[in-house]
Amino acid sequence: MKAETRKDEIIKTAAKLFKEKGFSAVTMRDLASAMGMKAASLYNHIKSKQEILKEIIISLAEEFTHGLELIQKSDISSIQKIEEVVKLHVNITSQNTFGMASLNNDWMHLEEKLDYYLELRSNYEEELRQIIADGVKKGEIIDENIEIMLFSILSTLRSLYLWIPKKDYLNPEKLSQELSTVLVKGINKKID
Amino acid sequence: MKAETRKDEIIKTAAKLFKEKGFSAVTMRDLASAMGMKAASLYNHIKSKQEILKEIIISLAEEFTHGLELIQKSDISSIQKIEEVVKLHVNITSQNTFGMASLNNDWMHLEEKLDYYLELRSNYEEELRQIIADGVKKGEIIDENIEIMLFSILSTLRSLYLWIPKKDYLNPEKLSQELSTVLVKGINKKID
DNA sequence: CAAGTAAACTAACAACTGTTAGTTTTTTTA
DNA sequence: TAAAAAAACTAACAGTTGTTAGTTTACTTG
Repeated sequence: MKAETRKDEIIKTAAKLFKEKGFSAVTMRDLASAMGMKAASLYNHIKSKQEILKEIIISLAEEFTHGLELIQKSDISSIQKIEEVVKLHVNITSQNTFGMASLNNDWMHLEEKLDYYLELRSNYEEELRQIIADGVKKGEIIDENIEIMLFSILSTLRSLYLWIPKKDYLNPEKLSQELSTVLVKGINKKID
Repeated sequence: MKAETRKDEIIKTAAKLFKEKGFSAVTMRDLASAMGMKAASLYNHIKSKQEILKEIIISLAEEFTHGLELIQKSDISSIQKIEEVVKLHVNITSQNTFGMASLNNDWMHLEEKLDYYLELRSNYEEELRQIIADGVKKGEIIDENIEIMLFSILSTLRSLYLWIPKKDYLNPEKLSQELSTVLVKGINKKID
């Protein structure tokens, strides 16, 4: 754990503002004001507004990519892999709900790093699709439309940043477990 | 069905641009250019940039509110009500994926109509919460955390605007049905 | 075809944008 | 405590923003 630099503080503050109004609507003067300084002073620590966005998004995207790689390799069932993916999202999102807002809504403003981000994202979706497809083949997962199952799970996980701040009385472990139950078993009461 | 006015065309074009870059990043000159005219000419048809956003979002929000009211009143089971809510989202979203992007991401820029929108949204969530709670009480729905079930369903439905354009080979009826299956029954294969 | 209306135009505004250059103040280090 | 480094400042820039005013062009209607 290295100490938090002034740059880190700026990025964290920026992420908070970006979540409230979106990247484009936050000015460098807004950010400076939230930091208690003048806009020009920000440039002693960061290169550009773009760079802030890049730092927020790319580090998160790589965290997801790395996390999924570990899950993919591990020797567990498909359902268990999905449960681990739920944990991955809950953990990363719990630690950085502000950054997750940018990841979800402001990625299109990345410019130079846009292609790299899109590659990470489509690889991520493809790996998760593969986990589901394997589960169907092995008979662990129902033989329904794979795209719909993928979409449903991923939509829920990607929206966590909106809900976790409102329900922070639930700790990450309990949230992961209950969310897995709902996603895997559905909501209907089985008659058995 | 009344004829489409020039104003309607502007709003539709704006919604498309807003989906790509977000409300704040789209300039009136961008919009004018997409309409094949000069920025000043837009003001023959609309009052302000704000008004465009308001027209996009409020009409959609009211459509959802009205739709849910009808479902709420109808004399069907809780699970059937949820299936109808799925249909409601699939239908509205299929007809206006661009507008749904603004509804989800740009509502915070509504200004004068912001409070009204927030009221519609919290009422909507509360009514859906009530449908789920009723289902639990009647034994149709599992006795899990209601907030998590609500969150999971609503997150999936609110993200439809991102997925429907990619999967438009699925017609709304089939999509609604398969999505209901996944949301209600989950993804795991029951051993029976 | 004349008159009225709808819809485009040009030109300009005041405010705001991200960013830079150069300078001063504060904090750390030797 | 002097020197060095970090972090703030003021002033200003060139470009962009939403919007208005006034004018011209195109279409519709009596």
